[in-house]
Amino acid sequence: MLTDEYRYKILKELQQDPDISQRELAKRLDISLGKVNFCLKALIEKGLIKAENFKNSTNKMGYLYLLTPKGIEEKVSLTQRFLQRKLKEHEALEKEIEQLRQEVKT
Amino acid sequence: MLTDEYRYKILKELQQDPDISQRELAKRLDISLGKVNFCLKALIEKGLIKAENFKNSTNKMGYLYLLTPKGIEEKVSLTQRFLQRKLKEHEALEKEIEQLRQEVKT
DNA sequence: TATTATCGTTCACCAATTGAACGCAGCATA
DNA sequence: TATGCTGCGTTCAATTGGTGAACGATAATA
Repeated sequence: MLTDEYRYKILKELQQDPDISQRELAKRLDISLGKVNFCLKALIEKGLIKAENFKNSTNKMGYLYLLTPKGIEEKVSLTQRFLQRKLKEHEALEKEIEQLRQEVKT
Repeated sequence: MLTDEYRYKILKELQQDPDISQRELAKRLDISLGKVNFCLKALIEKGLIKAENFKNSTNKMGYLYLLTPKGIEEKVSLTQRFLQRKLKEHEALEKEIEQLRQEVKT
C-alpha cells in the first residue's frame, strides 16, 4: 500500500533525481522492487507524476519520473504534514528517553 | 514475529504487572490477541518468562507471567540497547526536522 | 444447576511484501 | 550481422505477518 510516508519519500527522491531506476529507488528506500513498482503506478494513477521515455547517455533505457504540478503541490503539503508529525514524534521520543534513563538507573 | 521492540515492551509490562490477561496486554501494546499469545510463547520458549497458574481474587483464572532471572537480565540489557537506539533516533529526527524546515522554506 | 464472564488457545483468512523470472532495448565484441 | 551482456520495467506465485471470531475450560453468581 502507498502510505503517506512512502508517497513523501518517493516524491522527494524523484524530484531531486528524476532519472532513477526502480531498483535504485528500492535500495534507497529499503523496500522491494515490487513495492516500488506498485507505488509508482499509484502515483501515476493519481496524476502526481508522469513517466517519460528517456535514453540515458550510458547503456540505460528507462523512464524519467517527473512530478506534475499537482505532484509538486502534493509534495509541499506532505512536507508540511511530515514536519508536524516529526515534531510530535520528537516530543514523544524525548519523554521516552527520559523514561528509559530512569529505568536504567534502577 | 517477536521484535526487540515487543520483547522489551512485553517484559516491561509483565514486570510491573505480572497478572495481566493477554487481552489487556494486547490493548496496551495495541496489537492483536493472536500476536500477544505468540510472543508470550516465544518468551517462555526462550526462558525469559514463566507462566504460573494463578487464581485471582475476582472471577478470573489465568496465569501469572513472571520474569525469570534470565528475563530480568535480558530486560536490563534491552532497556540499555533501547535507550541507545532512541538516542540515535533522536539525533536523526533532529536532522530530519531541520531538513524539512529548509524544505518548507523553499 | 444453569448462566455468565473471562481466561488462553487456535487457526482460517486477509493484506502486504518479496524477489525470481521474464521480455525488451541498447551497447560491445567477434 | 550475430552473439552476449547489462540494466530496464513488469509480473505474480509464494511467503510472511497480523487478525480476531470461535472454542473449551474454569470460576463466580443467580
